[in-house]
Amino acid sequence: MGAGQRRTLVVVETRELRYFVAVAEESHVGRAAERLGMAQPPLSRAIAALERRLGAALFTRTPQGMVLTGPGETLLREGRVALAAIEAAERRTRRTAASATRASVVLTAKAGASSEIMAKLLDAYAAEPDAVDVEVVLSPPGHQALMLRDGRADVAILHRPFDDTSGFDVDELVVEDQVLILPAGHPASTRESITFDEARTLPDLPLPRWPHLDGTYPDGPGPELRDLTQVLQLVRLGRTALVLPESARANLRDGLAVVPVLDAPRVTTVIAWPPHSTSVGVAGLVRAASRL
Amino acid sequence: MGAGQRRTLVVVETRELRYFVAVAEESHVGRAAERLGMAQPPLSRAIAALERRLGAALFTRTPQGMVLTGPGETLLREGRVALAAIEAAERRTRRTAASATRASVVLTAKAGASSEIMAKLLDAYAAEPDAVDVEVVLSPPGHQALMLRDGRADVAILHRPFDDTSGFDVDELVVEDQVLILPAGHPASTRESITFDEARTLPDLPLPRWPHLDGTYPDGPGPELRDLTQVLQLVRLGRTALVLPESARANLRDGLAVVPVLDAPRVTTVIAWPPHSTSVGVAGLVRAASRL
DNA sequence: GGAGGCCGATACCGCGCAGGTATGGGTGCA
DNA sequence: TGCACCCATACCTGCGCGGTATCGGCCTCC
Repeated sequence: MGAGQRRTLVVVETRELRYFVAVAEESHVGRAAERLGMAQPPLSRAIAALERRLGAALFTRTPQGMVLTGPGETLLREGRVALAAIEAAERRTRRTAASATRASVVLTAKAGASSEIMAKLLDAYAAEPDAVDVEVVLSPPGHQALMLRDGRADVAILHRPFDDTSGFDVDELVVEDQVLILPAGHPASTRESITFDEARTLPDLPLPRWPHLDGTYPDGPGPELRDLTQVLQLVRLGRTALVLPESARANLRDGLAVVPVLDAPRVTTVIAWPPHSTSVGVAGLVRAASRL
Repeated sequence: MGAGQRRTLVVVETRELRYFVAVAEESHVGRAAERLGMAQPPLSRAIAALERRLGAALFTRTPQGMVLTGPGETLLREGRVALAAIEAAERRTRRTAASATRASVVLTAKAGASSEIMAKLLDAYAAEPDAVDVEVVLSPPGHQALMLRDGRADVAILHRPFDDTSGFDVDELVVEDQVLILPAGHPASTRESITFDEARTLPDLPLPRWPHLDGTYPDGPGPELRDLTQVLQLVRLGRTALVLPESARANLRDGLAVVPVLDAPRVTTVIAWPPHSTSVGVAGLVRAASRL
């Protein structure tokens, strides 16, 4: 008896997990099979086998397709985490192998945000004697945490409460209030402060729509938010208004007014990294960040 | 183009990961094969295939066996996390299926510690109107976090800095100083306080040895710590001394003296649970804990 | 009410690959 | 130098994954 007598048997292969997630996301075996580049029958069988092995019905079959059961919901949520973990393991292994030649670290941040912080951080870190190359990857809002989870990035600049930092080690960098940015001449632009509800219901100034994680946009009146400077231009034109962390003030030009939003959640900018990271680059960046 | 065009291909199957971990832990293909219940050649081939697919040498072959390379270390660390995640996904799926009949929640804690807290917590939770059954699993020191990671438990009572809480959501319950517990008549028993170094080097009072995670014990002079009351008996007999959180005072009987240890790390008792848990039982326990 | 369309499930088949046995090649040690 | 102990290679076999063809249930729409 060494150290491995207990064995509740990990029987699920990653291939099966991928199949399951695909079917769950499509709610449709045929479409899922197409997405996976395979035929429908083997996929049906694989799902059935998985259900048999887990001893749980993962889907209820309806004439319209497959709908998740309770256990299915659980497996979808946990299975995505597990798949991301495997993906991360692969990627980090490959990167460790590659970095044998030249160490480097991948930092991800939201495009066009926190540029102040980023510049200071990168400068501070670059000044360290044993600094490695930092590859900065700007990605669409909300994708930073995902990239950290699946190993595409080693460190990330995240913003609570918008980003989900659970499962990461974090250091807080800045805490900010949020402000409403609106056209200079607007009636509300002279107010001392405003509530979020008021800001959201300003006549003729619908807030822009932020994209979902998959790149689609919710329905609504406001413009689709793609590029921050473009949207600021729209604000100047009196077409929309914007709620942003107050550090955004630094980048504003004329034609815009700023009003503090009293009840908006405070935004905390954090630097986040996967627990147990052994990268010297990550450690150095975090150290540099904590000295900012 | 829906939401799944990028695909850096998750190619590693859990079977391969299990194989790799086994070989890495044994540093020996033959022994690993035995442990896995298979022959040596297929295992050799599987490892080679994995290395080829990852494009990285995971081991260097020596006449004495297999030793991990840098990328191998990475894959071992990350792979263990990934395997635990898959195991957790399976177990929680099975449990969700089972709990369709009667909801329950598994709470794990260190045997014989925090009993005060535990009792209060369970009482407080049981008093709630929609409380579900709580299955309490006492496990050896250090195993609580593992059980939480691989899904054997839904909530855990952990102790920082001893337990690794990274990756979990936590609520702090108590912060305590630590005290030295020694025989009543001992010369040091009348001191106002003591340092950890002094406590560790008391003549004729070697501190007990705590088991590793695999159940083995480090070499050294002190007794092997198995059962707390047994060790306390040894303390009474003047054979050992013990550093414990001060809440342990409540359980002490005669024949023992207590001296505060000045520079020992403060112990924080926390309740921890996996992020994104959807269990109503977990939510209830956490709520109850925060009201203690 | 029956025909057709759209589901997923089943039947059947072939091939690839995981896993087995036997053996080779390299290294350290008596 | 021979042996013991590693891991790798060669070769074979059987299982299971994935393919095509088809079935059975349900809804829709003439």
